Amino acid sequence: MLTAERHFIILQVLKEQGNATVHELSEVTGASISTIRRDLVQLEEAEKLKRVHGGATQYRTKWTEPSLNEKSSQNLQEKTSIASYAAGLIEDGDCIFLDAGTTTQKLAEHLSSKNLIVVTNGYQVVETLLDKGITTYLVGGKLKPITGAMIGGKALESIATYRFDKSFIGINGIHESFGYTTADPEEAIMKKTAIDLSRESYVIADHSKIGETAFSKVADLHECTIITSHFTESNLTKISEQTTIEVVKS
Amino acid sequence: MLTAERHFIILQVLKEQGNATVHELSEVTGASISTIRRDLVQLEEAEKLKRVHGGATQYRTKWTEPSLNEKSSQNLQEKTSIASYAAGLIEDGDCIFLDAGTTTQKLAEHLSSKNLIVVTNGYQVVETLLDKGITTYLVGGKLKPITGAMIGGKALESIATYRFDKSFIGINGIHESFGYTTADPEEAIMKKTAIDLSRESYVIADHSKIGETAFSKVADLHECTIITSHFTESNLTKISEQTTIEVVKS
DNA sequence: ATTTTCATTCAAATTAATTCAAAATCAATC
DNA sequence: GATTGATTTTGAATTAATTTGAATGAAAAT
Repeated sequence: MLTAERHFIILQVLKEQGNATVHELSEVTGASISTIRRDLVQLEEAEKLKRVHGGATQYRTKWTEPSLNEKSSQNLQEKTSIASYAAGLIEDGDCIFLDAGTTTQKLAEHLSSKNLIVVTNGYQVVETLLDKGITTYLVGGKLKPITGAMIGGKALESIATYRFDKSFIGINGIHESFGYTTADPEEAIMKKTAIDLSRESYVIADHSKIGETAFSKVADLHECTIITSHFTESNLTKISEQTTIEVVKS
Repeated sequence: MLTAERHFIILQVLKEQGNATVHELSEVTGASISTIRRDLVQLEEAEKLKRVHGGATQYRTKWTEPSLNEKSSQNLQEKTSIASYAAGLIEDGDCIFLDAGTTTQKLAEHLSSKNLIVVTNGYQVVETLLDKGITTYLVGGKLKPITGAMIGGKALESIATYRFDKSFIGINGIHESFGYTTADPEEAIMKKTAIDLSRESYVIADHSKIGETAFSKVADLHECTIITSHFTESNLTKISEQTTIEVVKS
């Protein structure tokens, strides 16, 4: 077996399981313990994985690291099913906008590599998209430190040069009278611009955002279709008078 | 069997499997081991495949990706010391451009969080910069899958809206008469544009790039200062007639 | 304290580069 | 069309380099 082949298998296993013991890898590849160790040394030098006592783990970046909130498996499953549903709306040949954020990152993972053009303002989703071989454009501009979203005047100029078939927007609050809201005013403008540039716009948000409001108004309810999971009847009726809601069962 | 025919079969096998051993290829083609080796040497020179110990792999795919082991630890250390030196050139209040690439990524790691504005076209360096709390702007545009660099018309428009005090460019070849060269024409234009927009430009490259040439011309030698590590006298004299060279001891 | 894992070393095995003679291909002439 | 000599290609043999797996004692985990 070629060295490159072993390295590939090792990384493959890590991608699937997140970690692996030296013995596991030895069995999977058929190579000896010594050889696996040498491979791990090389791959660590190339910064492809992190070596730990007994084996190796994935090199986790800040963005791939699941936050405490995400780790709550209920919330995660909810996001995943919402993302999966949203991905189903995308058709071959579409040109779509993907907002920055964890929910949209999940959506990126569910995209099949169709004939697709994706424009995004969140650099975290980029890696996922490139892995899938999807044509990706990144909006330029100033980077907001915490979320890694592109904001500011340059970003607005940059996004204005595109037109989208569909846009998928993450949001912090959905309220019957205050509409869609988010924390950062600069992000809000970006989201609003993306919505205006789109033929169809979808807001994706888990049920906890329903009825909430945040600091900055993004748009009125009727401007987007809401994709969310199970929520209470009382909320549903008031909001559904103003726009379409797609409820995903999680 | 014709040589061209063997070459075709070899590439065919690689396309199907991603990699192949010398013995495999010998069996498939019916040629001797020696002949296959000679074929592989030729095909590697033509950049049709990548030779590895025991056989060969495809150039682009994920097989070769882990074998970024071209970046052996020695090379890595060299890059680190070059990056460290380059970081020392940056002054408080500077507005700098950081090219995409592994060397510039190392440079990002060595930046101290001064009062600094960084513009980059490589999305991999972004995370490092944000971690350090450095104000970061990302050039917009189409993402090149393999390197993760921003390229294309949008990227050029985007970068043209900035002006830099200093730019740091990664390069594949530095040659006394062909100047600075890199593999991808679209990346070459980006690099050239960044150089033109800068008050001072620095090319950072380890010694292996000296005397080499790649497909696309970026700029003439005199347009940038070269930052590199130890290299032979003969190369030094011819190139140093045309531009400044900063030699870093690794 | 015991077991597991790690780094280092070393010999065996595999693979690569080099050299050389035979075979094949080619060119020009008879 | 065959013959000869030059050139190229090929396969085998030799030597050099690399990779591999096991063995050892040190370090770490239980």
